[in-house]
Amino acid sequence: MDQVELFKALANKTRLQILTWLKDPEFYFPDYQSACGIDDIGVCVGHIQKKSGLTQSTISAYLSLLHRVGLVSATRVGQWTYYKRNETAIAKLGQLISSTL
Amino acid sequence: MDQVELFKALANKTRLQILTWLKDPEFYFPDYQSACGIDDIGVCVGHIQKKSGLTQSTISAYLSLLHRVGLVSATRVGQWTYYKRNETAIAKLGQLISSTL
DNA sequence: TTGGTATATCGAGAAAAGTCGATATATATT
DNA sequence: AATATATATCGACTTTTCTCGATATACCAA
Repeated sequence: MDQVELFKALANKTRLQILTWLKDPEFYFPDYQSACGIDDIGVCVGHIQKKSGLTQSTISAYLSLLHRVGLVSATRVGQWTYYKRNETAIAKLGQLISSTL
Repeated sequence: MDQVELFKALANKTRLQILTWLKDPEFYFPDYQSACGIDDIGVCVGHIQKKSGLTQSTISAYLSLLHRVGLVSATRVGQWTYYKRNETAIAKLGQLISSTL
């Protein structure tokens, strides 16, 4: 876990919003539901993109970045990729900051 | 407290190091001591600059940034400015991340 | 296999951050 | 007042980040 890369990932308004939205998908994405019927698999790129107002390519890259640093997990199901918070990693980050910072 | 600005301030190797060094000045700056004789007032810009290897202007700006976002406090004594961790703010950040992130 | 939809990647331009040397300001000393 | 030291600010250049449109890839349906 590279602390600097983690903080860089968090140093962006949209990426922070995405992490907030993924905390409570049913609240933040009330109109959508997982196309594959599996619950708790996360939210697909398109829904996040529409809510963000940024372009598809930007959001795809942002999610890929959040995934690279381990803050979210990604699951491909058919043509959709579902992104979901990695609560373990996020909790560890909180501890990391509380203890080492 | 703007979260994004906070994370930006932390998204830099040197600034993270400075925060670490200020956690234990006697350990990280064994050769130096506060010129004004007051203990626990912090470490002056010059000492931090020498340890960092970067230029005076860069470190001055970094410390000013850390101060602006509230992570350190600054005390001017004569021609020196002493910077010191703001433990309250840092602890709050840990909580902020653990609770809202 | 052809076309449609979802996501990822590429290339580019604009904006921000990193970093420096030079200079300005503040303070202390003589 | 003149000089010396510590810190802050300025201007410039380089590198990184933000963001987009265009294109490529993956998958599905007919």
